[in-house]
Amino acid sequence: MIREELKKAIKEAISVLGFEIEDIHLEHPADLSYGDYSTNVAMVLGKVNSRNPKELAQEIADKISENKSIEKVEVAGAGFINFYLSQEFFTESIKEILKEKDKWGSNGSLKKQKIIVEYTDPNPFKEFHIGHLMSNAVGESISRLVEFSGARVVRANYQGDVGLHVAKAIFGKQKNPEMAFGDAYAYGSQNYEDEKAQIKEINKKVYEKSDKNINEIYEEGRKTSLEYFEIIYKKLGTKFDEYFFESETGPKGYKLVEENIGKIFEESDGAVIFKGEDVGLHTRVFLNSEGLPTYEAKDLALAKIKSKRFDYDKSIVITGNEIKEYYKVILEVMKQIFPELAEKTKHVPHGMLRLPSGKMSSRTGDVITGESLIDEVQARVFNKMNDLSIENKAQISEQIAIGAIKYSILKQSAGKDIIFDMDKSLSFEGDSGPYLQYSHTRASAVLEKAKKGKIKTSFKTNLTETIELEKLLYRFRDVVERANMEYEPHYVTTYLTELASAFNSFYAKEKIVDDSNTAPYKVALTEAFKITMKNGLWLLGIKTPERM
RNA sequence: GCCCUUGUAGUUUAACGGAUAAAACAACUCCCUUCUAAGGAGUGGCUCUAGGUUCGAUUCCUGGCAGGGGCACCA
Repeated sequence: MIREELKKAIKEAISVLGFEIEDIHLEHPADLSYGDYSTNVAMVLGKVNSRNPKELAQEIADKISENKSIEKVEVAGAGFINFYLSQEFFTESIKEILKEKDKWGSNGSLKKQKIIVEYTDPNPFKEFHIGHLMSNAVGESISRLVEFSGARVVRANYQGDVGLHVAKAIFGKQKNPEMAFGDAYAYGSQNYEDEKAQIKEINKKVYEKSDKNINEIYEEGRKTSLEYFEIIYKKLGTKFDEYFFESETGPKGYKLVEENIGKIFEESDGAVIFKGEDVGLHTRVFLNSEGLPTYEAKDLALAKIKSKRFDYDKSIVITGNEIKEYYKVILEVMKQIFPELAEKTKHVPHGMLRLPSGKMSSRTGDVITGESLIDEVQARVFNKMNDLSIENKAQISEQIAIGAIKYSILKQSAGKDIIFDMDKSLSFEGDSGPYLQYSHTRASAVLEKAKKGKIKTSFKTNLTETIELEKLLYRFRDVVERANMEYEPHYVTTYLTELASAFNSFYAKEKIVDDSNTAPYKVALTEAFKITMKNGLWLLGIKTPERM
């Protein structure tokens, strides 16, 4: 790999000069005119050894011999050493991309590891809202990044099929049998203060399964919700391997807490709590005063159940960041009860999807459901497609709609909130999912034409200069690795947008398929672009239609 | 009140302590007889504030201001 090669060369040059450095920082300069890779080692070394960084940089650069991959090494700015890669290197990369195809960009950094990723986590009886869409987009992409890095992934979905929200929904349904469960939940929530006793009674009966009427409503609601969720997962392109339910984690959690009363938990006001304040965290209730396990107890049990079933090397849990402080408490308790699991657990919080009017709340019924958003966007896409004679319009418009939505979620760093505005947040132009999909279909059309014209690909360039597209393609591997390590899909999004822009410039400037002698190489470039874009979009969970 | 988090063009966002802070949208100009104009080329415009650390700070630290989240029986 070129990155390692360069690091090695730098290290050698430094050691010839009698210096040593632990970590060699190597980056892609923001501006291509500064070369393909750049290092700041001379500035770091210059400081420690009180040497002029520019002079030192020059000395190091002189010791690095040029080879077939490195065209030239230059010193610039305050003491940067910039590496310019050779045309031969770029051409070799194109060749490699065409050879690796679907595997291009993957790496083995997580080889042989088993990793369980939990995400989406909607609750039966409640709406699947756009917040779940966000969790799904982030979680699916992280799953794919991890998978592309060689791990075996278990996609998990954890759902609250018992608990107070269920009782609220059942209460609402009892009062208003004609209501849908989402509305019944909102009704129950709004009347919770006045009907507390009754709703709590229902909650208890759900746990005990002691009331026939309640059981019936419960079973119907659970089934309806879960079936409905499956339709959405299918649209979104997620296939879960495992489902966990609170009805399962509840009893187990209860036991876990009970066993540790006096050791980790203590009783207080009739409830069983963990005193987080002692370690700078919030104090939280694990068993409420009615003796029922709260979400905290259930989450604790969930970790145990997951590990029993899968014996994972790592467990990634993706949730909204409103749960951040809460999860620190869970991790602290885990550390005390099963330290080895706490060690393997990684919480990845993502930002909240908020409306310009404020926070969305399913308690008040002020939500945009995932389905209505997808439908709305799809309708707009469909409209735009009107004059084109394309088959499978329904299917393609869905793929584009999902692409637009996922892109708008994955384009920024995962922790940040999105203020969601239908008109502003979802664009089909510029910086958008459809932009990437569109550039991919363009490449497809070109390749189709090349095939008809019987133009063979060639790795001999006749272009007069190295173009931006060539300089960007090989970087995909670096990007994937970084996105995977930091659990940040947005690196992929940003990169793909840059790549698509380079391809579109190329496309506008050059006629790719003609009978000139440059055509075969340009076709190879186009194919390399198509492969990279396709693999990259796959990592984002975005489909790539051949026509649009 | 305490804890966490965010503050970058008019707007939505990038920038792994480095170079002239980068894109998109919006505004204004151009470009379809061409492989898909959901495209391309161009113009103007930005680091909340006061200090500190550093050769170098949008990035790290401290204070202020402004948003958001969390803080005992919801999930």
